Amino acid sequence: MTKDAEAASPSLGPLGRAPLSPAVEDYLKAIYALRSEQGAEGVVTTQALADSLRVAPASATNMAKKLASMGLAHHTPYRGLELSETGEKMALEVVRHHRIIETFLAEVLGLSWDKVHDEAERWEHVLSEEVEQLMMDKLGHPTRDPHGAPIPSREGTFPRDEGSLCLCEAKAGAYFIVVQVADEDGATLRHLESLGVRPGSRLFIERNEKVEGVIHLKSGVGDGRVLGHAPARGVWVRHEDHSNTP
Amino acid sequence: MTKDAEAASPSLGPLGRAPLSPAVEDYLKAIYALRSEQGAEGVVTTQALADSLRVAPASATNMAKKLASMGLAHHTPYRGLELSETGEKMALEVVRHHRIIETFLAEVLGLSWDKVHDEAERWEHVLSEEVEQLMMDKLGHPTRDPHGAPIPSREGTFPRDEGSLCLCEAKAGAYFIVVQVADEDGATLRHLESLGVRPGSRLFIERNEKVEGVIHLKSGVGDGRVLGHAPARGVWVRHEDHSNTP
DNA sequence: AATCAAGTTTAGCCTCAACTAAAAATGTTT
DNA sequence: AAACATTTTTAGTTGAGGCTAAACTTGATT
Ligand SMILES: [Mn+2]
Ligand SMILES: [Mn+2]
Ligand SMILES: [Mn+2]
Ligand SMILES: [Mn+2]
Repeated sequence: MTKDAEAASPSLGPLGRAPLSPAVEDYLKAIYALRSEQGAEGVVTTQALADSLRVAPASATNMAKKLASMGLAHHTPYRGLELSETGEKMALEVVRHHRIIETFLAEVLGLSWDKVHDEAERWEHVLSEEVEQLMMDKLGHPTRDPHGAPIPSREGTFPRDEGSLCLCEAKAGAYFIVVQVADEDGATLRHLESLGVRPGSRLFIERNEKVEGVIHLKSGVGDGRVLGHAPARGVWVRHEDHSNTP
Repeated sequence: MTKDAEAASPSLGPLGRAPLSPAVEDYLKAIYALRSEQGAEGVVTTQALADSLRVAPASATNMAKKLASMGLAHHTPYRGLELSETGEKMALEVVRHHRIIETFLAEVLGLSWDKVHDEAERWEHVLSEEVEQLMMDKLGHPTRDPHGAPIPSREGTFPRDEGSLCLCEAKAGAYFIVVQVADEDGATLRHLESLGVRPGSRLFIERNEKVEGVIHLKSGVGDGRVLGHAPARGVWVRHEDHSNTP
């Protein structure tokens, strides 16, 4: 006889797990993103979660307990929380959805890169696995979204950007290639675009003094331009001659 | 001085109206559909609504009062409810979303016509007006969805199918063109497809006796086939020589 | 060791959209 | 006119996911 866990509830997903609510999915994604930002070290505090999701700290604590009870995260009271193995798997599934949708909106529908994030933020919760697959086929299985973020495989693996650093820390007098750009703020994206800063762009850093809070750079577009450290914090670059230049 | 109702809340939609919840949108759509089914006459009962949405009657009554309080419907207790002018406008907007999404899923992504409905049922609540427009552009502004249902214009107008009748009432010995097929039940759609019954199909009715509960018909596909009255109830046809045959 | 600020959790409340069970209205049949 | 079955509404509950205000931990500072 076979395990018939599938027959237990009529509303189980295609893989036997109950579908997660949009709120749960957003929390998982946020935990995953915050841990990544911190360089994969340590746990995520409820405070950081609350800030990230623009929610009261108490709400984050509530959800932390819920995630723990669902086996999606480990919660040490007053310390923080960390995704469980299945929690990370689910988080990556949401991230995958999000990035495939962003790419699809940009490539197939021509939606500008500063608008795809907000739309994907909602679509990610309603996309079936089958349509996800169809989107991927249509797109030719890209590995990065319009902001340069890697699209996790269905198994949850994706290339780490090893040698990348924040644009704010790029030393002057050298060329850098833009790897990835933070996608949450549309206004910043529109500004970066006007400066010619997008994934793949080649930048020459003319000047970058921390005290000035400003980076002087040259891209293909126009002549020298100036960018504040705040928006630069969302831009990751790598040294031009790190490996692949064909 | 001008009405500054817009400044009242930060979370108003692009047109000054607050966004409707998925539940409200589904109720509006159901009311609209039920009234259409009845031939545009009379009001919709809470019972019919409850059946249609698979919800307890009390839930439908609750929502009826809510819709009335929002000015989207008129509710006469113990009698039924009817969409207001703005309610109908909003209902048509949801229907437009739904049918554009269905068409997009079928045409652009190649999702089969028996699966597009369920997916669209969820997407319709998260689609922005801008992306709706981009989908329409990509599709070349079709007027019907994959099941033959007309796509309302942004203004809420669409062609009425005047001379159409239910396949169950098609008289034997004549040719009919399939106009539209009910899209809710995937299994029925798959069966109809195997019979060659889809919008635009030309059918010859060989025999149709009510007592038998069965229709004998011929389509382009295979030779004579038989269809029960139950699935036939979801198929609308028109006489072949009613106007346009090029 | 005691105090204090910052961060976290608890307690209690709210809205939405569902539910069940009981009460009320309606329309039909005697 | 009265009784009855059906439909609809009311009343009270539930669960998810927010909120505020108060209480509690924690780690740093006196
Ligand atoms: Mn989201
Ligand atoms: Mn992105
Ligand atoms: Mn829906
Ligand atoms: Mn349809």
